[in-house]
Amino acid sequence: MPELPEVERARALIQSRGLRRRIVAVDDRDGYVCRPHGPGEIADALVGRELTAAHRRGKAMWCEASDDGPVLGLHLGMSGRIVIDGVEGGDPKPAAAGRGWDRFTLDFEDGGHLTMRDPRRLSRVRLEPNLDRLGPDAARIAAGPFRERVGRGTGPIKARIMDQAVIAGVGNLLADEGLWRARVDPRRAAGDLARDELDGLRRALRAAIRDAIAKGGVHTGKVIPARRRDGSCPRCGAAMRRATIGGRTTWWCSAEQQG
DNA sequence: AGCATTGTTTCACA
DNA sequence: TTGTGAAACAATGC
Repeated sequence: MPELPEVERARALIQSRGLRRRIVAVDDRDGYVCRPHGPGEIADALVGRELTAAHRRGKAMWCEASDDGPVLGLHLGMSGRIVIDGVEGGDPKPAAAGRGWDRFTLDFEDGGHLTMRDPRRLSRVRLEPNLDRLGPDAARIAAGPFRERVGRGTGPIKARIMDQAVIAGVGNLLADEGLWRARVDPRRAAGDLARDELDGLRRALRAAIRDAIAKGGVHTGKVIPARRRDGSCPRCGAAMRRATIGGRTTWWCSAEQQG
């Protein structure tokens, strides 16, 4: 269930358990997850090397490796998780294993493994991933750049913060959570938000991200359980409203988030 | 059976 | 240029 917090947990897992282990074999046979690389191409680039660092911007992750070869890009997509030696990153709920959901695997010399486990196969593994179209990370962007990038345009604010080229890392659930915390109507035009509203939204998003990383993922958010029919606002009890905004199902408080 | 789904990319179109 | 909506991708769960 990867948005920025899950990806950060996966990155931390790789950093703590996946580095400095010699890669002796690579299973890159899933041509969809590894596209456009051909079978064996990623293996040839990685065998004999060791991962030396794990980085993240938004929902994109990449690993440096020893001996000056290409960088390994990992994107969890809609349902991907990183598993190392049976330990999962990203989500506290253990994924059902051993159902043929392991789409990409590094075998280490010490007998351990790093695996991309993904039921739906929308995750991606790439050499030298292109990150040019990714905006600043949503967890790290400063107030000034946030106001400048987010507070413009005629489209709805929710679509704006989910645009990975504007800021990187906010997905559908995190967007609803942040807008709810900031008491901002998701339908409002991004360019209409006042300076203090933009500052408040930035703080709300950062707090939501921080909490989600600590608790285990975006689904631990305060308003997430209210995103259902007959749901009510956890703060004021008013009915939650639902609509499609920015192409995604959106829920917000009918009383606190309007105008 | 039918609908929805946490992500990304592409395309037609206004 | 900016934005929108839909479709496609693959597969699962309710």
